[in-house]
Amino acid sequence: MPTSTVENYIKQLYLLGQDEPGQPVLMGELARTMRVVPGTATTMVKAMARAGLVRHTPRVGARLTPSGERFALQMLRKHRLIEMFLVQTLGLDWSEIHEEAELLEHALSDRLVERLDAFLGHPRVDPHGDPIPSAAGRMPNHPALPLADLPAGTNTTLARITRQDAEFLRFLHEAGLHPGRRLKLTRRDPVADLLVITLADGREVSLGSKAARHLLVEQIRSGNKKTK
Amino acid sequence: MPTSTVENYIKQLYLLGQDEPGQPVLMGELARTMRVVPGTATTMVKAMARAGLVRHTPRVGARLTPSGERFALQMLRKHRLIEMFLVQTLGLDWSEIHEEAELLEHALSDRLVERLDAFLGHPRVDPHGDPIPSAAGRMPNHPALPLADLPAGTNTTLARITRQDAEFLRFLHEAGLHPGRRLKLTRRDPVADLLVITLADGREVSLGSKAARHLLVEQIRSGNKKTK
DNA sequence: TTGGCTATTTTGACAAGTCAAAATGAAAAA
DNA sequence: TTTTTCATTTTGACTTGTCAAAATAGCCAA
Repeated sequence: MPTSTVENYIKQLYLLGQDEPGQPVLMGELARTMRVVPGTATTMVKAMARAGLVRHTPRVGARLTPSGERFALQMLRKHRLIEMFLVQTLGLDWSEIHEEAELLEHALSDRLVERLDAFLGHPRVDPHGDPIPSAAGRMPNHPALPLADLPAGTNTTLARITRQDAEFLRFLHEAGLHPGRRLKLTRRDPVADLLVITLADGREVSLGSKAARHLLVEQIRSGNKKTK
Repeated sequence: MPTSTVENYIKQLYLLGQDEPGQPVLMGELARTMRVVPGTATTMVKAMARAGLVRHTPRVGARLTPSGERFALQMLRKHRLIEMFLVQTLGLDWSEIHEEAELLEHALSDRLVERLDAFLGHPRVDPHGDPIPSAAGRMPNHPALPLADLPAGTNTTLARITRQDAEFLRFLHEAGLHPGRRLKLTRRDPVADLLVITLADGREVSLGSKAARHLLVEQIRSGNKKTK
């Protein structure tokens, strides 16, 4: 069984691999997100390759093997169910649960995840809107679009936030932006690189497009066009 | 902050120290319960002494310092609240929760323990009947007597089980013996070293005195004597 | 007082993860 | 083609927790 350090590398490798599907993950990237020096990332990846969790092409990058991927999904399942528990059951603020879940996920046995899942009523997404992999190890696909790609005037529902850092989440929390929230993209200003959204209660929030890229909204309903 | 290995040593030192209050804990004992060779226990205790957690008298034994003791109580608080959660909330069998709690206790932040405590309704004892230290670090004292010390004919309530091993707990579970259970000590046979108890539903259970020493009962009510 | 027994401590070695700093390779620039 | 640059890999060292096995210290008995 992998140590909890290895578990973290696996998870990170999976997450980074999602950014550009098909592309190997660079050692530099991995080292940065794991907050270690590049040499350490190389060493760990080589060890993990020996254990059959990744395939490593020297000077190119690494990809999870199928067994590594199964493992990653199991970790993500634990992580996200724990986040759900922290928010729903213990009533923590959803912008400050990531670190706690990060610790707990390594201590949660397989038996306990399933109990927790049942207790929570088999949720499909976590408090950030991230999908929860199934016990069988499948990642559900809830199609969602970056807010940044929508035309001005669109009414939609915030579905998912794809950035976990506490600072960003605190900002969203204070702005009242959480998954499930109805909102309207009222204005886009390409020159100023600005998006303005309006909430149901009339509050306005302005965002740069880089930030807006991390807010995903539901695809289904389009704007308020009444034409066919 | 101590590593989780050190946390385990501290907790064990506290528990062993309770057995004979005042006496230093022997390295041999510590090594046995931590399942390491004696040399490892010595090494760890010396490191912990450097960190101010224990006082170590070479070739005699070790005692927790006040700060070590505070730490131990905090660990015990986490452990016991987690056990409570596993039984009460996730519905696990109380005879198989110890190992899970053993893992989780190191991953539960101070902030989360208090949330968990509130969620559980500030329980005073865990599922084994062990008292839960307060957030301030005080160990409540629920006086209880070993079943083994009672005279035959006593009616009483099972309050606490002071052995954590799964095998013993499974036996009790199957016999229907859990904290809160009313029972009567129907017979004592000193020659055969046997105690027989009868449950409210008529079930009978026989125990050796060594096992009965780990069953504590409430002190208050004495037998069925009607005399003054 | 001298052995001898037994628990404890020391010593040397090892695995996991990490860093600092030097070596290397591949691609871009000259 | 030769340099230069920059990411990656190697190397050597360090920390934590562990074991095996040798050294040591008390204490009890002869």
